[in-house]
Amino acid sequence: MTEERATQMPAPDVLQQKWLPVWEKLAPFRSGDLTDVRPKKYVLDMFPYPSGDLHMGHAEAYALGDVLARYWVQQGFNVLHPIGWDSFGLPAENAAIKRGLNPRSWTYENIELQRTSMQRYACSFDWDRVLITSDPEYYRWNQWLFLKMYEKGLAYRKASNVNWCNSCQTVLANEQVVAGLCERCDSAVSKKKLTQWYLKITDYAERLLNDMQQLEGVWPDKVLTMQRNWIGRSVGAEVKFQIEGIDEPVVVYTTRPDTLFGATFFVIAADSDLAYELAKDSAHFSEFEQYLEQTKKSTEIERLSTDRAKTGLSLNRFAINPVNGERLPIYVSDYVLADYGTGAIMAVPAHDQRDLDFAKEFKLSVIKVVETGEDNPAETFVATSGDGVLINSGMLNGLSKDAAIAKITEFLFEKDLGKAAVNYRLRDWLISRQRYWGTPIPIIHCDSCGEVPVPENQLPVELPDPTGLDLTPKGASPLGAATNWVVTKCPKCSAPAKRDPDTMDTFVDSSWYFLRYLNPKLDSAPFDVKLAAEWMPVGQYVGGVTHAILHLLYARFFTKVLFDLGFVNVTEPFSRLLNQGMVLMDGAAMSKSRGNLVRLSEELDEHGVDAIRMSMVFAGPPEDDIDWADVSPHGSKKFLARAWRFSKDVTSAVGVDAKTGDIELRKTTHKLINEAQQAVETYRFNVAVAKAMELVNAGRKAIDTGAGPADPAVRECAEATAVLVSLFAPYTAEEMWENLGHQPSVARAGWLKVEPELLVAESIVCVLQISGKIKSRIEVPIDITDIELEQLALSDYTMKTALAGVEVKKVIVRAPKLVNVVV
RNA sequence: GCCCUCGUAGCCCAAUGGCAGAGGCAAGCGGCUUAAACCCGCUCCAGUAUGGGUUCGAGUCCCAUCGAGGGCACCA
Repeated sequence: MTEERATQMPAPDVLQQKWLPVWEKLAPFRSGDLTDVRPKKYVLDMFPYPSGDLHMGHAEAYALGDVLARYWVQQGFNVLHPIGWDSFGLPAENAAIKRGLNPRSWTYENIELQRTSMQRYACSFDWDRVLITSDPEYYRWNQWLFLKMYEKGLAYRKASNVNWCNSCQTVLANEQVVAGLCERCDSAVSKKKLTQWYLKITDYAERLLNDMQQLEGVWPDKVLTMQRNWIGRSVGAEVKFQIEGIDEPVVVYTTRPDTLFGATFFVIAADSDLAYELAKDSAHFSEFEQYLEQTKKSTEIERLSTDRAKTGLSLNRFAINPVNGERLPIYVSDYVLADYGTGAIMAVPAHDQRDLDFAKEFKLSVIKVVETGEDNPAETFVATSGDGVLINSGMLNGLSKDAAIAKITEFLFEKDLGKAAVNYRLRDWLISRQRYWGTPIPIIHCDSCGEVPVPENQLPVELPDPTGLDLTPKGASPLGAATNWVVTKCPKCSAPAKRDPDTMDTFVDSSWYFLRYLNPKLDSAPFDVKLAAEWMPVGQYVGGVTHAILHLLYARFFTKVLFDLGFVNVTEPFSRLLNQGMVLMDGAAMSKSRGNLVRLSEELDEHGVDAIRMSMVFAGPPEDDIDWADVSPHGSKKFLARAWRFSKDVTSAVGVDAKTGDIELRKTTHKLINEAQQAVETYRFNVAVAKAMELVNAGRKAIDTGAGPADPAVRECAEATAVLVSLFAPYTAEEMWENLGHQPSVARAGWLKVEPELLVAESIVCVLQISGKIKSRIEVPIDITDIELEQLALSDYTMKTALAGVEVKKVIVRAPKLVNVVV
């Protein structure tokens, strides 16, 4: 009984008590030593929201990030692998309101909880670099960067119809509206005309698009596609239309200038300024106002539903088609968007389904100008959008679509009636929020001076104590009620003035945090420009695909702005991106209400950190979702115990020369380590784990029935295994390393240097085929020539018999692996 | 509706166009044990969703169909 115990791996809680203090003391992942000569590599995990303790999703993400971080350390790199907390934002604030607590204390308690869990989970973070975005030392620099953008005209305020979440009582960025619903609370989003702060991301649309070429192949295609869709570049033309009774022409944007002769009416977005101007003096003004009211009230969901009949209102006014002088009746409608293009369109019902739907509703004429060979849209009410021959189009008749676009664009330009134009779906980024728990916008509103930036030396503008403030969402920022805080002096004229009461979208915080990690305590600048030059770009970013658009687009935008400001010398922040999948249970996302929640802490208590980490990594490719029902932590545990016993059974002394060991085992070890290396570098971590299992199997066999426990090759195999295992199971690996007589930590032991000469076998089994069917196998030297191999193959007994009397058409030889005789 | 990805053993998953199995789970048999669990050893299991095509040779490349997942969808 006691004997058995001695050969058992210690229990998980014993391992924790033993190793956590050792790791804290040795800090194997400290990366800030200026004299460190190792080459640098920046591995970054997306930082968490402190909304409670870590859950299964965190466990997977951090296990995967750790494989990469620990791997590169073993390969001799100085790896920067930091962690922090994205601690501002609505979840924290809502939770705080619900529990009647200060968002601050609630947030920081959760941070401590998560920090402890991460340490227990053996995350290889550099704990010297922790940052917390709700610290004034951090958000001060949000404000500083905001002011830099303000100086450049990249931060500005405008009145516009914005997305409004009635439940969160705040505005939302376009990116936070998903299918017409609020990303956070899933309630319907409506429009509200408000004056808000924006960042001019549209100035960077072209660069955000073009620079994706650098990311091709190193970011998941899926993410690149989503970003391209989001930016939504389109090419077309702007066309000037005169409106009867108005001097200034109205410009419309179209991607189909070739169909200009087919325009039969004209539509203006109901909520645009132009619509108001035109309706103002008309007899239809009250109807217009009614329609406008209705438009604004309708939620995004209703507006987007495609099966809804088109609505609108005739203004009884006319636009003149510049190419043929036709009078086009002007309508207002909500199917035209005020903030895309110019908010007005020429309607070509024959070749645009939306226009056709509207024409059908209002009995407007349909003129076909592109003959595509399909049925007439005027009869079928199915618009044709493909290529064809232009008809009914004057000078364009007979041309193809592309030729017509080129010709008409040139014509319009020459006559000063329009020009080629590019448009983007991307809108400017709305960053002001009417909530407390965020970065105050560093602007002071003065009656005589207007918007005045807070002077740099007065930063940070700290959040006031929330005691006594009503944080419940009311549609206006709670900060507005903090009189002592709001009322201040104008920095310019010293007159009484008011602080801007809004706070910033938390995506501002996460748009540059990767730079702050380089020196999170720096108090003279947001980040150290010199360190940025050394460490950037992030070599490996790991996080969920949920941030495919929002966070990654914003971070790319900020990086380009910082590049333009001369603060960084890279234009893209993240050179490689890995999106991990989700952890599911029985095919569905885990949730308490669904009753399929698996608690991380319970799993860790039951199976230990190592078994859980290994299960996460081994379950499948990292991008795939893991179904916890398919995962066997018990299996992982068994393997780890086996690996541990392997290390325990090695009897040779530390430092024996592996070269004197069993050559076959050495070959196996080097081959497997080489394969594991390839697997890790191509994100096939599950395969790398399988290689570790093979190593243990090989080692076990060598000890029991082969070279024996004292053979130096067995030690080499065990040590290489310990290092490989350290990527997935740090505690077990540390024990193995100790069993093998080494000082901690195995984390810095170093990857086995693969000897190329051990990778090449002297002989190999060659497959002999007849017409693609395997007939025989022969063992041949690795360096056999094609000619030699062919002769050998044809003289093989089985082959000879099989080929007797048949005509050989061709012999394919792929030395040394295969010969195929075609008959 | 449009675009992308993926269908391999009972299950999770491997396989530079060249022997379908690396590894694991589950199952079965044997050993250890008073017994059970643990542990150790061995074994079983698919011709790769379907139908065509390219090739000396296809899980891998191409086309179509079916199925699953994801993205986009009044952006003129």
